[in-house]
Amino acid sequence: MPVRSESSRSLESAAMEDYLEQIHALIESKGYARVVDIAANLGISQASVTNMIQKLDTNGLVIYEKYRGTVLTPAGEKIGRDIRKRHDMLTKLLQNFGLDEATIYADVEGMEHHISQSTQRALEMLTEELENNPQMARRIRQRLARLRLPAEPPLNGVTE
Amino acid sequence: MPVRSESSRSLESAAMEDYLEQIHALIESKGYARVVDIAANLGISQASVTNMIQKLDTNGLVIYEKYRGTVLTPAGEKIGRDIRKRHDMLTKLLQNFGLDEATIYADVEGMEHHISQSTQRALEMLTEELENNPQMARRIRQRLARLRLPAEPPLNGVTE
DNA sequence: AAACTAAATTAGACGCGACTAACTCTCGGG
DNA sequence: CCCGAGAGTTAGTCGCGTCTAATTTAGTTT
Repeated sequence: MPVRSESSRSLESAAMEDYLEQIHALIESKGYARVVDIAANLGISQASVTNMIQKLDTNGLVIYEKYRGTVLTPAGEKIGRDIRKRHDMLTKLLQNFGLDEATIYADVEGMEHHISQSTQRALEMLTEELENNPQMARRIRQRLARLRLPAEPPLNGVTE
Repeated sequence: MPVRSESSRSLESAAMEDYLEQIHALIESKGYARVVDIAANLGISQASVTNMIQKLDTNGLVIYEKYRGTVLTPAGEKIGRDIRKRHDMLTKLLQNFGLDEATIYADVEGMEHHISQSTQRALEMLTEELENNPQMARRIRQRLARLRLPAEPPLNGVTE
């Protein structure tokens, strides 16, 4: 589907963004990003990682030297950092609602590639406002809890 | 990337969901879904539509008869309806922040395939609470507006 | 009823991002 | 110093979702 507007950083696919996010995280935590670690963290084969790294190099997002390490260019680093920021922002937002961590993680993973700058800023502020208004988040959590209870067994019987 | 949890209705790709959403919308508004209309609305070629419809038939989501129309099965209709619901929910949520319509549309289009049931419910309630609390949305809009103004020219000069 | 036109379909191709299998390189221990 | 294990790479394939070009069908129009 084409369309897009301001939302379009489009030259980078969701897959490329995932790699850059991961490489960025590894460099931050370990000081370097090895193929084997990227592969493990992303749950894919090493061959796929090498492939993509070569493509990222072609696109000027990393600097790649065969059998040597991989380094982010400023452009690549910006993308990695931005995606991480979106990731953290969405996670924080969703954590207000008492959802289970696996669900939050999966949804964030899916959504983080599809959020424009403007929407990101809006949701950041929403998250802040929500934190200044704990009773709103509380009410939502309660309403959600109530939503699931109807399926529970009526509390009167032998639980064994 | 694997993972997924409750978020996984995974047997249907994002593309398939887009088609089902579109077919559902066309059937609702016109009573039938023609290949040429689906193609136009999705911005892709008719050949691609025929292809995908055959695949959707194989997967039991539509009933396809060559050169005749296409009809949703109950399973397909459910998916189409659900996606539409997520679409509308996300749109409503984002409309609170004064973003421009094209941005909202693009972001929603991207996000709607990546939201679990639980997250959807949570965001629905958030949207409701936001509507009961217009001053919160107002404050966010104002803060966003303020965020952009710093780039404006200082209001003292010749505007021509 | 024949012809024309618009819709639908088929055939064949492509790019992306993943895979496996086979190889090549690097580097630390002996 | 060399050599083996583990890291990295290459080659070749696959499925998905798209495309264009060519073909077939259906539904007017006359």
